[in-house]
Amino acid sequence: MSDLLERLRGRGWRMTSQRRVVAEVLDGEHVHLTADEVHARAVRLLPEISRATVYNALGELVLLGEVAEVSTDGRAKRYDPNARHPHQHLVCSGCGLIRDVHPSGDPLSHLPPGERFGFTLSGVEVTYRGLCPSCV
Amino acid sequence: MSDLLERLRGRGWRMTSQRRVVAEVLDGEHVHLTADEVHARAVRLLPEISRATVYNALGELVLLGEVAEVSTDGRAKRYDPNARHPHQHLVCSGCGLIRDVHPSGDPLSHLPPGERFGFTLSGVEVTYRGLCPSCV
DNA sequence: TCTTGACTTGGATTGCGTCCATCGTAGGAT
DNA sequence: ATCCTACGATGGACGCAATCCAAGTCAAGA
Repeated sequence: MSDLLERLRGRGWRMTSQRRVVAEVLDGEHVHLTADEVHARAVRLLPEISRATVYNALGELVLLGEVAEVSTDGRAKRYDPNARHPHQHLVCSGCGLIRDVHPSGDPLSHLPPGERFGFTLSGVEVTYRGLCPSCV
Repeated sequence: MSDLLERLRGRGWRMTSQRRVVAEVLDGEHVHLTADEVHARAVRLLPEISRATVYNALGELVLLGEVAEVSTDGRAKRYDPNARHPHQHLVCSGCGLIRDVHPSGDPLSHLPPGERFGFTLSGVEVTYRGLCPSCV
């Protein structure tokens, strides 16, 4: 377990048993869970936790920058606990498998000044698509 | 008006009055409409057209490669009639404005071999985020 | 220990999209 | 020009993901 809980406490996040289990579910994981999957795992640790609470906690973790929202398939959003380490995603068009990847260079730098239209850039999301080895 | 209707006919797309108005709505536009917005505009040209038909036609245009699906906000998908010209998107975090942009170089080439995990890459989507001039 | 404002609950509600049985029609065949 | 029939359109029901809300509960500072 990392120091996610410590960081949250230190930032004044009011700690409840529900928020603790949501954070714990995400902390150990290196996968990309949907809100329902997070809820299912949280229920194992705290049977009475509600869906709404899981949504609330996830939304706050996103605002705090501890978790990233990933929507790669137009269906349920997924939650990526690796938000503190910048990365992009590689998604299998066959089975939906998601891998964290690290492109070379800074993706932001590839948008020429003439293509910025006066915007103040704050970030960039890159989704590579393809077929994983199992899907040929 | 471009030759979208001609291309569709040439590819054996059965032409109905409903499909024609959906194609016409998209053809003149350089914006990124939701399915509901496409339906609203189609209704002006053909009052009795149904939402299901608009969804069907949009789905087929996507499969034909004439229109691209864009989901930049986790809400309704948007339909981009500029699919035949490769491009990426720049999205304003304030007002949701979407602009087509053209990064330098091929985004696919920025994923090193060691980060491809045996995938056969087929494409990449890049979404730049920032604030447009109106949103400061 | 007390107090209070923040958090949780779960059922209702919304938003977006899909499904399906039935009706209508485009376009080839005659 | 007319007929056929397979493909498309219809719209209401349905499903999933997510949010809302009013009432109950509780963490943490005083």
